[in-house]
Amino acid sequence: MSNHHIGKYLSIAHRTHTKLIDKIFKSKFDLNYGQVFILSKIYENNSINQHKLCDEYSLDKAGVGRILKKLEEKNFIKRKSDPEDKRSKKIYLTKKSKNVKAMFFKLFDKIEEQIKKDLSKEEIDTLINLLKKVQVNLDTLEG
Amino acid sequence: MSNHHIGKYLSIAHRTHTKLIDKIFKSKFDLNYGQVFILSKIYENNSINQHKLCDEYSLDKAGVGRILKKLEEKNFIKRKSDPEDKRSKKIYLTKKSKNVKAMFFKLFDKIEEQIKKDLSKEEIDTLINLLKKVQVNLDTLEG
DNA sequence: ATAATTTAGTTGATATGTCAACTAAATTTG
DNA sequence: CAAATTTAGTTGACATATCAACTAAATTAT
Repeated sequence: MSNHHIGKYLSIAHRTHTKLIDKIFKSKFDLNYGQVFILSKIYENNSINQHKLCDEYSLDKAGVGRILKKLEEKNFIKRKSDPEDKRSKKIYLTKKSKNVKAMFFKLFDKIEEQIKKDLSKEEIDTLINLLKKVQVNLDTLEG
Repeated sequence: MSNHHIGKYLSIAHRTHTKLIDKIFKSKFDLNYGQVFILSKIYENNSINQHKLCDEYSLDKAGVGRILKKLEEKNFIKRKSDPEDKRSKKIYLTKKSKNVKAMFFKLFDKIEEQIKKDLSKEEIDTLINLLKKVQVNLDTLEG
């Protein structure tokens, strides 16, 4: 089996995950995959700025900027220019997002539990380590 | 570490892979990630039809249809209505794509080798099995 | 046989994700 | 200190991915 294409399974697992989050969070919060992940990080780290979010998820700044714009339109966050570095924008939770935090993580953790349902702790660590290895391998191939 | 979010690593690894394929295949073939995966399957399975491709990668038929349209515009494939089932379209390689097949797989396999660079056969099997498990877990959660 | 349902594929709408070009602010360098 | 470079973020262009609504053909049920 080791001649199979890892990329294929990576892609399918990722999209299955995306679709489930989209489906579950759409009805309760009108949020989709990218918005959910970004918001979860802001919950953990109030007043984070945009480029830190890009680093966190290896995401392009243009995409992150647009997701934040959506989150702002939906009134989950506010962005304010950082007085100490006027290039930078800091991101803050709103009353609305603070109010739904517990419910948000209830769903978020439920999905994460489901992913890991029949995996042992060792398997989870193995999976994450192998995914990290794959990522490093890909990062080090010169095009 | 087992309290970490698998989804995050899944997403990062997937996008790192996507970006690398985009970069490498753009210059030599003017193909991107989705086109590369779809074309690789058509190489393996000349005269496949669209819904089989959707099944293969768990992709939405709309997306697959548009990728095939691109591949047809770029003259890598042709689509013909199946006389035995006029709803279905069968996909065929063109002279152009047949000519570049060896070169295509040289690159394709190079990337796959790179993904697996420092993984043992056991680790590769483990990774694929864990990714499949994760996918099944996600598929079985009702929204 | 005809009506109802399912299947294969397309199109429109909307969001993500990337790249490139851009603005503006901060930092480095000479 | 002034010029050059880097950094943070935005915008436009373009392809993917999904969903929903649609057409047309095939299948099934009555």
